[in-house]
Amino acid sequence: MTTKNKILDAAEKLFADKGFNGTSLREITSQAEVNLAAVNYHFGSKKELIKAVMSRYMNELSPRLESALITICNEEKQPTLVEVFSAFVEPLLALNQFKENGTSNFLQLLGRGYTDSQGFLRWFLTTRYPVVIDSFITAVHKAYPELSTEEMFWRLHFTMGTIVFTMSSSDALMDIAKNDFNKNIDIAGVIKQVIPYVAAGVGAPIR
Amino acid sequence: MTTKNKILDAAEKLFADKGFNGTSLREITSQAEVNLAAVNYHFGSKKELIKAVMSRYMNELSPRLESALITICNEEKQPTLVEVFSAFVEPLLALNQFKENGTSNFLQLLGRGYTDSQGFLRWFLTTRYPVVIDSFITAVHKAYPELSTEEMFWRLHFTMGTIVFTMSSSDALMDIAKNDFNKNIDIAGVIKQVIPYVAAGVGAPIR
DNA sequence: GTCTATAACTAGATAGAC
DNA sequence: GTCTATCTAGTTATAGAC
Repeated sequence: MTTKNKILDAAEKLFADKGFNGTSLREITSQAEVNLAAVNYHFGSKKELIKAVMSRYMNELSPRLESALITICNEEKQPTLVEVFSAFVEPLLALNQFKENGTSNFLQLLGRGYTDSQGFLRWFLTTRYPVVIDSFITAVHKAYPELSTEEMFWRLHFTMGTIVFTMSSSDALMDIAKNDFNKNIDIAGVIKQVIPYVAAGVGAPIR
Repeated sequence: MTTKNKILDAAEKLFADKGFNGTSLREITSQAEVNLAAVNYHFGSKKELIKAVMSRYMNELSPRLESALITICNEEKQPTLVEVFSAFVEPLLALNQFKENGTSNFLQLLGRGYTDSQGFLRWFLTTRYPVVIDSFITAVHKAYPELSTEEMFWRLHFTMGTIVFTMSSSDALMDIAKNDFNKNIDIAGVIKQVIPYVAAGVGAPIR
């Protein structure tokens, strides 16, 4: 367990819980039980630490996700939208083997990245991992060819919002589900709930 | 134009753009061209200022929204989900007469309230304006009675996410729509795009 | 590589003159 | 009600000893 990894692990959890702006380097280093100066020694700045936390997950996720989406694009038969969105499930859940609570942490971080930090993380991710996005769009087009590029643009952004918002408040939602419905739902359960929703949304009839 | 209102107007725009955490009282008071101490004199604290900004909009919105939803609940015929969600359109757009860019600002603030501020704003809004939420749930239940309370809970949160995320990034989305599709879409246009999406999502078949 | 100490700065809040 | 000046506590980042 190197200092660098101790910092990454502590930062990841704190960022997911309280956002990037809401988490100080002091909290991170005291949680990680390392010296305050270690962050700047190993990463240079807080911004670079944020990128490092996200990259660790993206490098794990993106090959699996790309391959799942490209498989769908290359199949002969037309996929359903539910099948396209289901392609995300296995790669996302694989993050739990990579790291405890990996799926949940990653999706929460993604949500933070879209609302904190005035979009710098969004820019970082879309320019650094474009193949994931392109193959996803191709897969959706194959499932619903009548959808124009413009309609698809809107609906995919709506979908991103659904996912990202749900995940950044997933702890609260799971608590409520436990209290109100006496259901112990985990992150996999939330993902399974959201797929029919976004698939129906993207597949809504064109006005 | 009182000092209090100058502060509210400046705070509203800055909070919407950069989040509650990301905006300092110094930025607000210099934007409003009032003294730094004025915020604490008039509102007591930053937290109270945030509440005041949100309340100004909620007090304008909630009577119209309640009445539109209650009308749907009292009608004899079964409404469609598109009709239920369309009940939000007129009250939301009326915020533009109340204040320039009112609709857009309010929805962006709502988005911030769900991700910044560790949920204190969510608690504030749900406890302070429960009738809106109750009548909305009743209307959705009338449109889709087969949906269990639990399924509805999830799908309404997904919907909240769709709206809130879309609106907090609506400036960026409208820019992209203009560049890529040469369409000048405004906030009313975005709302009209999102309604079929969320209606289809909430109305998705039960697994 | 890791530590202490501290620089340089920003935050929200307040006391007290006017 | 409005101002200046200031307090206290927090932030990121760095210099320099070990």
